[in-house]
Amino acid sequence: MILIKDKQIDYFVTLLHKASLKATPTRIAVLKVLEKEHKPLSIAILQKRIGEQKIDTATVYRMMQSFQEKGIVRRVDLRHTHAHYELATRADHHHITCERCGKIEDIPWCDLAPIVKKALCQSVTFTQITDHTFELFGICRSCADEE
Amino acid sequence: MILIKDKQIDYFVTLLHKASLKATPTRIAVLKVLEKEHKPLSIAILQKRIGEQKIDTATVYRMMQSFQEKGIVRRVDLRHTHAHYELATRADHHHITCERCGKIEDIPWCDLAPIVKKALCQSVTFTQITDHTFELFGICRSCADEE
DNA sequence: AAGTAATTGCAAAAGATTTGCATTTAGAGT
DNA sequence: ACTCTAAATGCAAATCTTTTGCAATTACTT
Repeated sequence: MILIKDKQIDYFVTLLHKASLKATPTRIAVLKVLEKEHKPLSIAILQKRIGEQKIDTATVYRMMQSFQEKGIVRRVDLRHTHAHYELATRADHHHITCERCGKIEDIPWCDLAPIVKKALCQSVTFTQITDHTFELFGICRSCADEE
Repeated sequence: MILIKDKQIDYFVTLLHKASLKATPTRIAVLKVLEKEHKPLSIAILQKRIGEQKIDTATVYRMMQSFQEKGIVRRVDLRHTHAHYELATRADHHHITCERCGKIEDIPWCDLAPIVKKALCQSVTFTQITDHTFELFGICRSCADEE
């Protein structure tokens, strides 16, 4: 019997093992969705997108927590009442969210390094900066047209 | 009888009236706390700080919502499980939050205008940007020393 | 192939935020 | 000052988001 290897799955398995996490089917499925959707997803949407193989909500929450600690996902605050998560394998980048319809557009770059550096230099209390958030909010073309 | 006018209260009353909001004692008390604490506060802390005159939680939530709509307060996401609010009368600025102890330091400036502009120019979907968030996270000196 | 610690599902709890409704109150108009 | 009305408040209950305890399952090490 010939086993056809799936490059993507291999990659996820390695990713998980490097992070000292077990490569379970559930986790692979979640990573696949995150990879495919390519944008910040809420826990609820994530759970829906998995499709057939139902995953308990608590499991997804725990997974996002461990993934975040290991740097596999990034938590994004889009001013909704709940958190969003996206794969952290991509380069640092940010988003513009439409205040009306919630549409998200990627900003595929991050020019914040000098600003972060300046903030650290001027800070009295902080010796290191480990992370930052930067999100834009606006009105998208189609929502603007609706008036 | 001589009434000693309170400049601060006068200011808050005007602020509220300009926003077409009634100047109730509750609202004045909340604004006083926000002014005094001078940093982003959670609903729970806000409620505690009011002291004597107890305010219902629902009232504070509704108040923050209307204040935000009128531009009196700004909502800040500090990666806690709940929102924080601060007076928006101050110039645009940001914060560094300690990932260990939650201490907040002000960054009293905002250099993001050119970056926001660049993002809007490059955007395909968005015609205007109305707001942005920028938060830093790090480890403060005293938490770093604890090791 | 067996053993163990990590992972999962389920149920329940805890925490954050919103809503409906009856009551009170600030501020406009008289 | 007095009246009136829409806005604001308190209370209770509902809803939504996230966390936790525990027993059963499973990936991976030896």
